Amino acid sequence: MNIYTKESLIEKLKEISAQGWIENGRHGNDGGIGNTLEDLLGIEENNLPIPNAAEWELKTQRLKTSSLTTLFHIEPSPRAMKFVPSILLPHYGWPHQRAGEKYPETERSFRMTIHGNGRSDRGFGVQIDNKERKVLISFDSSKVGERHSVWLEGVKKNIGLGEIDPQPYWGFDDLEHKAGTKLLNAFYVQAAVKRDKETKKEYYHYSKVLMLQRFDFSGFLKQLEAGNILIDFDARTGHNHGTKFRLRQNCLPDLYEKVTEII
DNA sequence: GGTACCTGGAC
DNA sequence: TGTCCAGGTAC
Repeated sequence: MNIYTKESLIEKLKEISAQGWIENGRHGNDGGIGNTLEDLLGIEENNLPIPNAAEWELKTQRLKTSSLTTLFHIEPSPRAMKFVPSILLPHYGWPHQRAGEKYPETERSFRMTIHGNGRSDRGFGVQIDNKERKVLISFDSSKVGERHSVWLEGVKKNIGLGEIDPQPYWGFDDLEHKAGTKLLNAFYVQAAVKRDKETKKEYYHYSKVLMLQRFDFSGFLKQLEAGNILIDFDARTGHNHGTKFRLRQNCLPDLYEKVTEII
């Protein structure tokens, strides 16, 4: 376990970048790009060993990715209801693509990425209630696309086609606390990726680093309202990966007051 | 051992 | 661009 000052961490990131291509140390894991960097730094997951470590976050992403940036995980309230495994997955889920193959016949999936600027084709959307200071999940069966008509019949049979009752939500204060503790300051590292055709091994070049300081919660709410921050459900029967708040590409620096280019 | 978090994808 | 999806750990 290495210990860094902020300055020595910056120097270490520059060294790692100068090393060029580095082999993925976590084969078969999509998170390998971030885990490999943590291994190079000699740090443990989500635990930057610098003064005020709790105030710093390390985020790693491929340079040419169309994927969203995960900000944090947080399950919806009321927490005691265990909404995802007890209601959304069984009543609004669907058979997993690999049910009866990789997973049991009964394996179900509830994985969807939704936002505040319209409905998904399963009729789900995000509502912002500024008066109650809540972010709510909503279902409108009239917005379900034709390709999901069989699924919609299942929902009707399971629980009915009205609004989810009660609606899952996150309080502004919960979100602000989560973002404020996890994302207050961040190193945002982007890496080029190549794959050896023979060995199938992946290599990373950590070639771009930004230092982001002072997360702005009002900006977070604005982006949520605009549909640039999305809510991502990620559950199958055997594993709920958790509910994520995610950001459209390259928008991360927009959520901070101060941005410094390190590399 | 289940739940809620973590690291992130391809098409 | 949204619809789907991966292997992990902390407690």
